[in-house]
Amino acid sequence: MDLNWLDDVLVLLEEGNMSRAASRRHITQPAFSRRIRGFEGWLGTDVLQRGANSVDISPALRANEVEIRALAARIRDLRSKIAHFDPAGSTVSLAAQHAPVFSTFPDMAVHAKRRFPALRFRLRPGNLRDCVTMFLRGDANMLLCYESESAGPLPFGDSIRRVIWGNDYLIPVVGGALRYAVKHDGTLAANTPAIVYPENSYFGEVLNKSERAFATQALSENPFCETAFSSGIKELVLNGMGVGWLPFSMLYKEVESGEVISLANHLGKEQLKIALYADVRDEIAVSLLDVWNAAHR
Amino acid sequence: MDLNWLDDVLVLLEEGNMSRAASRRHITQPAFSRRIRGFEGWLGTDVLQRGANSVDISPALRANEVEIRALAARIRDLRSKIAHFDPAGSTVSLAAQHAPVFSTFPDMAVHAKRRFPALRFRLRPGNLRDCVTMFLRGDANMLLCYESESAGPLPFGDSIRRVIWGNDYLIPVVGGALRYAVKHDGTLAANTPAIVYPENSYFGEVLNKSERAFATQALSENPFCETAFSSGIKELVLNGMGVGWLPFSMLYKEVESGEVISLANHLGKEQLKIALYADVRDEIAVSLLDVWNAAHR
DNA sequence: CCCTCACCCATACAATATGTATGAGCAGAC
DNA sequence: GTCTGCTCATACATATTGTATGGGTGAGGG
Repeated sequence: MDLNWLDDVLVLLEEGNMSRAASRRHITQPAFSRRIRGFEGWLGTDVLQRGANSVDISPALRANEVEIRALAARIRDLRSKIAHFDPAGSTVSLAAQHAPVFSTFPDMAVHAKRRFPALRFRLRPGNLRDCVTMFLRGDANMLLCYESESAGPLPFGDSIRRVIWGNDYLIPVVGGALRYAVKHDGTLAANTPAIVYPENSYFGEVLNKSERAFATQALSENPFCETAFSSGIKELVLNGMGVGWLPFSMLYKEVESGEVISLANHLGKEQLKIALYADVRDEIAVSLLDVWNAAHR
Repeated sequence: MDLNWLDDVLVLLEEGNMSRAASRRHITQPAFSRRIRGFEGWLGTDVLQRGANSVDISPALRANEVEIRALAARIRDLRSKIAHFDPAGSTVSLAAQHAPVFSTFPDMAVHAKRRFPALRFRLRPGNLRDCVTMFLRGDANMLLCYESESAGPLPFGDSIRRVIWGNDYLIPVVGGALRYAVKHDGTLAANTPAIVYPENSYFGEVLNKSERAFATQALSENPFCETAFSSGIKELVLNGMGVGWLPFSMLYKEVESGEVISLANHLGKEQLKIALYADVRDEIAVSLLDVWNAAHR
């Protein structure tokens, strides 16, 4: 039960040797060997490259040593938390894509604070997948994210409630010296450097689907930097490192001031909704959805 | 092994009834009951308040349902990660705290591009712990982060090389309407709202150690929002939601324009270094360290 | 080149853990 | 008052996991 297999694997990683690991675990080597085989059965893959009288630990297992340690620590924390339980405080944890944190959360925070003056927030930023994972796992009470018009709402079950806060759109922009590379007709050389989204990121998928130029590695002749971190993309764009696709709400001020130039007229734009999700069983979260829903009627 | 006990507990939480939970787990009710007793033995405390013919789940267990789900999910993730391990590609993956991405990475990117014109980057933003974890795990080739003067270099082994790119410092700032709440002598009411760092975040630890007012929940009378996401803090500060501590490099423009007011004269500032780390065995990463080291002599 | 040592796995059997079947006791609903 | 569904205890069956033993292998040292 509990930590056995995690401890087994950690000890194996430390010793690099079944016999010594078995000794550390206070069982015989054949018993330890059988445990590790059981672990491999559960994984569906081997973690040891076995010689006739030696074993090598696979890179996959070695690369995950930190994670395994973290898991073991977390399970110990869980035990402690249950054993020394103290009723929780009144903080709402919000998993949010980076971009909506900029444009929407301050306004939302104002509305929330009016209704629940003592309410506190914990912002958990991340890419969409990480945010959805945090939310579904219960690491966050609510989820704040963009939705493209083509994809529609996230496919949650009936126990998850959804509210729309507003609209936004993704536009291609350039800044710094690259502004002067834009031709009079609004076009740009195809080999202009681009700051691109990973194809498995949310914006990457949305823009790939619409085949937007400069959006991902596949759609760019010169993808200089790849990151899902839209704030970082904004900085690189402002510094003239390349073309980037960003939510308009993140840089409307810079567009207004001329610090960046929108290429939407030529390269198009991608419509987005800003959505909030919460579990219907979470009373505080549902109350907040109500507050934010009312604020946008 | 593995998830059994976590799944047992989750099913019990869902059903609230040993017999139904046992059925869900495809064992008989006495076997299930014995498992839960085993779990209680491991915890060292009971998680059920037992009646003659019913059980009530303890608040301690119920309050931790989210954490137990998260653990179960994380163990599944671990399994998947080990089973589908893929060595890193030919792009340099850089784990970076959010803040240095703004101030330093564009300059660094220029220098890197001069030396290796075809080089590509993958930015992996996160808090310091997550970045260190990514780096040590091999999910990132390099680590870009702040170091406080009091803490010094991260305690890596001999196989990790370190280079300093530059200096920065954390300052307390206000924006929006809160600028007018600052008194003539530069002080602010102690119950002014604050956007605070988690105490286990990097900046949280640095600022806690120096006991900087408004920096963490412990050091604030009115901690309105807690997040480790410095870009988000900046947005909230700009919107006047509260006092925030931020690296000067992130908002020197706004300080110059008056959009935010620095309270460093009264509340102090925290000196930081900007450091880069790479594994000595990673040739491309070490070459980049050389490039960046040379750029700052 | 040979021997020794340490290592890993297979196998058989022992010990322990965990399952089922059954029944007692209890409390709520009708 | 009776019935139903629930929980726990107990006895026994089955599965899991431990030890003991031995075979095979390869590296290192003489």
